Amino acid sequence: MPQKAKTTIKDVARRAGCGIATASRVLNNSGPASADVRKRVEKAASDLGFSFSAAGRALQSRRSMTIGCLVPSLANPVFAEAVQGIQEVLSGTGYQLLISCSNYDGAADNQAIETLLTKDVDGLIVTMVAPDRSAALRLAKTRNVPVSLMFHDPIDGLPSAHVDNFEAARDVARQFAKLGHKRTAFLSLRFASSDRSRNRYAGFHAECRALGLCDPALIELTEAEANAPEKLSRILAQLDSVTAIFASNDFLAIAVQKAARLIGWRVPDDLSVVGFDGIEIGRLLDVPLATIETAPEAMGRQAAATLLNMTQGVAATQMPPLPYHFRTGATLARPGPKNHDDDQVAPWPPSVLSLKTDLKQG
Amino acid sequence: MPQKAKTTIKDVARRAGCGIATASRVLNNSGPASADVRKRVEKAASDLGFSFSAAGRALQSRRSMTIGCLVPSLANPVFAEAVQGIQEVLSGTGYQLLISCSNYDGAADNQAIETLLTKDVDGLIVTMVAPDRSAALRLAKTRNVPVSLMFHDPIDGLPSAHVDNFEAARDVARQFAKLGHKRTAFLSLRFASSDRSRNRYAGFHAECRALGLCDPALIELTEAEANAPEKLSRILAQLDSVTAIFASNDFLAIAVQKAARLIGWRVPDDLSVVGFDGIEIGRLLDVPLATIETAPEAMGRQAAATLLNMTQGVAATQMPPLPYHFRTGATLARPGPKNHDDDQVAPWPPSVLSLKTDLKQG
DNA sequence: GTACCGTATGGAAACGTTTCCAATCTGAAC
DNA sequence: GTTCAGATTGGAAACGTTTCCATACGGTAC
Repeated sequence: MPQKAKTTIKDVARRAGCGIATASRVLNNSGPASADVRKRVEKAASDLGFSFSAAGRALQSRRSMTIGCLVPSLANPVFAEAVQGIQEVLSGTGYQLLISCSNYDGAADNQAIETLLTKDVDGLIVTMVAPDRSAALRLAKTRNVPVSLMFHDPIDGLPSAHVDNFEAARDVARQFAKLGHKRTAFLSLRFASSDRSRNRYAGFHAECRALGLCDPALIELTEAEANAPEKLSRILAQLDSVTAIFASNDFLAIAVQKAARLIGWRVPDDLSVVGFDGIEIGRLLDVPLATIETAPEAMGRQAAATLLNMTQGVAATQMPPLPYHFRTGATLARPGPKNHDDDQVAPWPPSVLSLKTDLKQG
Repeated sequence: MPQKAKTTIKDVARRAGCGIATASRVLNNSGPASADVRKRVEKAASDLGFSFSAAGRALQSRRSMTIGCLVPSLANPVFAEAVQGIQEVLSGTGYQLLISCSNYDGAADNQAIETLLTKDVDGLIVTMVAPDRSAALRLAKTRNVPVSLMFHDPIDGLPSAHVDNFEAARDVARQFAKLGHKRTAFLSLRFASSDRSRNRYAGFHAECRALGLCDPALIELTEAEANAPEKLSRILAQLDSVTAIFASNDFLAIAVQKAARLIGWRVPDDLSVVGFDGIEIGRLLDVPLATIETAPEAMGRQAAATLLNMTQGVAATQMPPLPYHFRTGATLARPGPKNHDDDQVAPWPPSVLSLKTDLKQG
């Protein structure tokens, strides 16, 4: 135990031979002080290796200088990058980032937000399962804690840094149509807990209809199916007449390719695949992935900037959706000869789940 | 401004008609209280929607219930997963995670740790450029803030959750040798700021020597080179006689494959490629990547568990290195015919940087 | 010399907890 | 009816800041 108790501003004041108030004023540059005492205080502080106690400050100022962030998972690079973007903006502002993951669990979401609120965060940046009916989010509002969303469509007066998933997905449908695809499918993980996926499907579905394509098959995969190429290929095999698949994220798109090849389908000749997100690695692949490129880091930056404004008392302002960009790639092409005779529309095999309703946002 | 000031325990006590001390005891279950008053306090608390102020508690208890974490970047999934692992262990313990990124910058590292210390964190989990000579880390020691490392070899009495990079890299050399490779290269990003890369190279180099292979060429890439396949292929082109490349991480390994194909080399026939880390996507690729599989999430879990022990006053204990596993893949094979006549060792082209010294740790 | 003003200064209150300790109360034992 | 142990209870101090306010001081203008 070589180290005594933490040195406080009281110690500094004593050593500098002045009052606590004066020491505080000097150290914070927050009031008058003679050059003489100023020097003494500064010396004392550095001699003692003084540094402020965050707890003392937080208590007195009623600000923790801490921002809470909730994302589904950091294992998903999209969210990891977004957090990175938040960091970028926060660094240098004096705010620190408190982070929490829910693993895509709606109950954990609310629990996590409550815990964050307990920690007296000065603001929240949130991506969660159901922000529109979150009790915890309402609690934040009650407590006057500003909230800024990421990835969601703006909801309930809460500003959100997002891309327009619906519109982006329509783009994909147009690309498929342009190349002559008729039969498509939408593959998703956790459809129920991701409004992003739902909006993408809704946009894709709407535009397929508008362009006269068949309604896309909606396939929701389990975690296990997505990660086991053999299982995935068994599912693909049932989609015999489909010539183009829109995967709700890039990982899935990559897995689909592998699964397709396992059952002897060539990509893109027998099956076109388009992903979503635009993760870096997609570009570096041997067969570059066609995808909707988004900028998660920019989303993080925007969410943080918006929140910072709110903490200053500025009213919440909703920025326009962030841009996305259709990046074409070698996984996308005209349907090959195998399917050319398939103009006649056959019913889906019964095992394929197909959602006809428009699921756009709620 | 519908909301008045935050409700405090004082309000609860008043409403319950008891003293503050009693209310505190009830709410914390930390002392005796009659069933009667207990009920009243609980009702008052719930009526008022009371929740403790973290600041008040932190000040009084001298514990912030907060753990600081510094990693180079969350954009690297290895670190993101490690943080995810930390979260897993921390969740439910009452500790929250304060996180910071340095972008692989040694100065930012120290700055970030100091900021974290300023926030009165109860412990630190750190991956940084130079933990062995970090002033900020020494400061943490002075302040009696426990520190646990991730990914580094244990240093200076600081426990670290890590894999043995040196040994793992020797495995790679053995695999290459077993298949008959003679000329190899080690590709790395940020060699100077990553002791992990240095240890991997050192182990690879040592084992190549021990097995009678040529000393591996050491190629340090810039960020730009690693992300632009054309640039990378220009570099590869200079490594004409090399038949096997060990990339210091999987992303690089994937980029190398693409670059190789750009100049007409087949993988693995003309060039074998092995990565490091074992990121999930490597398995799902069309051509599955050979790599050293590690468990970043387990590293995070171990680091967090160790730290938690330390905060309880238990002396720091160094766990054995975490296991790794050589995962073979379609990117690794015997050298093809093209290089079979290459038993005669020729000098490296002058443009290729080759490090002969053993760089193992420091 | 007095009245006055602006600048430095420090005492003390307040922020929301927890906890020590003394005071009160209960009922049982005498 | 007293006395005493044990169970409850609440006042107050302490944690480290910041900030309000009053005081003290130097000088300038009369």
